[in-house]
Amino acid sequence: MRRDVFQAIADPKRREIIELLAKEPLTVNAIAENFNISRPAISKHLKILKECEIVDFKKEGRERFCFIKPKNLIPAFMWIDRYRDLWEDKLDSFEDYLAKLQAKNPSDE
Amino acid sequence: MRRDVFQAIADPKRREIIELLAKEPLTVNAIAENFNISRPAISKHLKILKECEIVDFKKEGRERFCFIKPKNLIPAFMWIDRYRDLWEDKLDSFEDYLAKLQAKNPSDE
DNA sequence: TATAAATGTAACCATTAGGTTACGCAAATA
DNA sequence: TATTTGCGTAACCTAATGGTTACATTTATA
Repeated sequence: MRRDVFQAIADPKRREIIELLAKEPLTVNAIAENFNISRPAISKHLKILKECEIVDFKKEGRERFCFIKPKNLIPAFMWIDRYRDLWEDKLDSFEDYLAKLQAKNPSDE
Repeated sequence: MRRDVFQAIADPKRREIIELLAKEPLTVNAIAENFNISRPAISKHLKILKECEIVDFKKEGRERFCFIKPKNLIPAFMWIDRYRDLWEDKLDSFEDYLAKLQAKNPSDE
């Protein structure tokens, strides 16, 4: 199974988890509260994120705090960023496009 | 099945296809020559990329030219870009990190 | 010490992914 | 006109995804 950043961010729930952890470290249950899927399902997503080295854990008593390792998102950023020139070439107005996109879809989801 | 940019770039072969098409439009066979999987497999990837609206086609005779629609990579870029601040906060030297990363892994793969 | 809380894991299921080979069909060519 | 070329698609396979429920384990608490 592929275990890289692109795999990590392929699933919308995993992206949401990343967004949550970008704000602050959270326990597994605290993460699960934000979703309507079972806690074991969250555990599975966390396991994949761990294998992709996007999150890591720190055990405190019976709790397990999850935190993000943001630098490991960089390869994905770098890959996509190579196409920035391409967009800028092809779009009449990149800025306008972004503005419209954000206006239409503020949460990017 | 999910059909969004993140799904499109989740597979390494599809990323390679995007890289090829970023340089120039290519026929299906021309794309397939770059891989060691069967042509139908390439067709499947192209179908997914089409559904994700990352590539489109233009038929010319019996050939089918594939071209990239780079602006549709923007949502992925925007999502990832939000974590740029996070990296910059957490890394001692962002520039050094990138330099090391590229030195270690020049093709980003 | 008995119990509740926080969590991982196993077993299971349906669907999708990613590949294959075999075949069909339209367009170009001999 | 017969054949090759450039594809798409169908049928099939195996493995991975993403979810579930049931249970085990460790740690805190009553």
